[in-house]
Amino acid sequence: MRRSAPTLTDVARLAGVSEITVSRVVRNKGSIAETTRVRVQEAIVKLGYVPNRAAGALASAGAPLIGVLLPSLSNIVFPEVLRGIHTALASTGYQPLIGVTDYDPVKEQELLSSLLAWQPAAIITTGFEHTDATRRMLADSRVRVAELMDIDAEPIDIAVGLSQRRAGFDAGRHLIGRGYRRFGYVGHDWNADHRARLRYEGVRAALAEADLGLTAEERFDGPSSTMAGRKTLAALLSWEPDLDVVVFSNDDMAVGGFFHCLGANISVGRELGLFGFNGLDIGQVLPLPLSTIRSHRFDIGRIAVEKLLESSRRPEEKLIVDTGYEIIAGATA
Amino acid sequence: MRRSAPTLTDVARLAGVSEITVSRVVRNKGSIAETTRVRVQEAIVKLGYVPNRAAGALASAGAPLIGVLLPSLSNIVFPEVLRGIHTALASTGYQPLIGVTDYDPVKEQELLSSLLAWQPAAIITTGFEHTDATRRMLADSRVRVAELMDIDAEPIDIAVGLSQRRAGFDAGRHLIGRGYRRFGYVGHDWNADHRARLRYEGVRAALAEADLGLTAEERFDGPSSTMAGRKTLAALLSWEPDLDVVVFSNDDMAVGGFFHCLGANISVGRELGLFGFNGLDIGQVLPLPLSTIRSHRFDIGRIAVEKLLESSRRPEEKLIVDTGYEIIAGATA
DNA sequence: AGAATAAATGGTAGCGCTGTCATAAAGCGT
DNA sequence: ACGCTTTATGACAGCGCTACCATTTATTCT
Repeated sequence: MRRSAPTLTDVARLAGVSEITVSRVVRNKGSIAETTRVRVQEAIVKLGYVPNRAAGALASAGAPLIGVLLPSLSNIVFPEVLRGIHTALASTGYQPLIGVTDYDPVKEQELLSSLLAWQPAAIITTGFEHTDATRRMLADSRVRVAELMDIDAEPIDIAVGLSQRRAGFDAGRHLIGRGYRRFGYVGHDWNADHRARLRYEGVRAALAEADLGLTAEERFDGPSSTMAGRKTLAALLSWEPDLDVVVFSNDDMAVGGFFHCLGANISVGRELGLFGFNGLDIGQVLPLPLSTIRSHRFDIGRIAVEKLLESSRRPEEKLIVDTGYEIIAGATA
Repeated sequence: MRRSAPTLTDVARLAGVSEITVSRVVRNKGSIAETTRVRVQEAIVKLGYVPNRAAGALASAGAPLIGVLLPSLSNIVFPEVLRGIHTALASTGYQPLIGVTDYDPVKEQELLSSLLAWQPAAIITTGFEHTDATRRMLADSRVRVAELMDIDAEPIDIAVGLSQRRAGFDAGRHLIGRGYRRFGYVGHDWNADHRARLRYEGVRAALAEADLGLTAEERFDGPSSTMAGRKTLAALLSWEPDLDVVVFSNDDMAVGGFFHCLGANISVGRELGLFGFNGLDIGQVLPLPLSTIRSHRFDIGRIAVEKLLESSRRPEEKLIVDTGYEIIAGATA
């Protein structure tokens, strides 16, 4: 039971070299003779030395951390983005420092401020909706910044995602092409989820282009969930039973709609089409695979990290990476 | 565009006090006259001062961080635990530093070592399966440690969760009580998911007690998923169609099984019982709510944090918090 | 060979903050 | 009014590391 953890100095003494040499070996930086490296590494193992990152961060004015701000962990989409981030980070020595904003820009701002206090190498956040103070902090600090999921606005530094609006538009077109005319929409609280709103607007635009409109729509006042989708579709159909197809704000909602139809004996696909968004596994395992749009959440996280770490300084040009999407024809619409 | 971020010294100068006074105001520690506090706070706002946590961590030999090691983010259970952790942490000034182990004790060990390099206040990890080196590191460092999900072994410091084995046992008893006799089991790779194995053993113990056994069982070679559940149940039934009830390793798998039955026109609940584990939302939104066991994932995360932060030093007594579970009768078994 | 370059190592000065100890001022009971 | 406690503030060292420069020795080139 030693009195305190060994430091660089201890290792240096044991290996008979200077502290800075040990530091170089640990960080694998600068040129070191092979024999020295081995000797130092042995000393490190012998002492069980673990570098103190706080000291390193202080001395070098920067920590091997990536701040990650996610709106929610309840929506499976964001854990998947996080998984992509993690995967890309795994081999780099950087670690993610997570904050959850609950879709609240003010919370985002507070979390950002406490993330920046660590002097991270980069910040990953979601969407383009930030407070002025958030924008200012991000501008003042020189960290790299990635804004994920949407690409329909000018990013601060990097944007990685897909055009939410265009995805909605293409969904609308696709369904019109399949012969649907009487459209319903089932959504959730879009003050929180701005991207769901963009997709909605895309759908409407496609309908307008074909001289159509939404026959009926209903929005659940709360976050999206399977239960919300189920209940809200039931409500929508109760006052407007005569619909061809219902577009949902996402797959969770659509799967709930599917369950409603099962219970209410509505033949999905023949009587009523259902269309989601995201391409979640759960939708594709239903007895009828859900018609939806696949977004590449995992890749969004992964690519964001890769791009961020390419350079430690913001390039002149803002970068927008379109990860695209595909319509999954499925069997429900 | 100032040359560098303002420091304590800048704030102190502007407010006309010493650095330590500013530090005290920032940390809300020690006694400060109200007028001074206000003056300092004004200076902080004026300069947009953000404390440098690396410096703080170095000076005080400890960071306001909680290291969190999760086996996976793909399994919705762990994002929910993380949500609980986050919720409890929200008001405390601590932040979670996340690592994902992919159910690999060696990866856990590596991640632990890089988490400890930050001198976090506590470490949260999962289960009791650790490498010797992991145990040693945890023992040598004096951080608080919580091991989540299971409570059937001696924890290093704190364990929060439920008896996985007992949950399996009770599930078995419950089903026997409902009159089932010909049991099937559908599982996934339990080298990775040790807890699924414990539940399985619990079920077998209950069956043995009633002089019963598993009529058939099949394990999917990979992580649990809805698709795996669907396929594996199909496989199981193809060579042993004559079962009363199938116990699944968890709800994901069971929901997949439910979908198989829908497609194969098997009347769930009458012809064949299905039983899961976890009590996920998705199971409860099915046309027939899934019979399963509710685990309190969110609470496990939340309580772990609350207990960890009660004291910064490990108490004499190891603490085991049983968050319990409830059988959800449901309609599928 | 001599000059120029590269490789290998070290000395030193902080990075920005907090712990520790010291001190001054204010309240307080008798 | 006197000692005694409480409240409010400051001086200063140092946490463990890395950036920056300097130095020494080996290598290469003309």
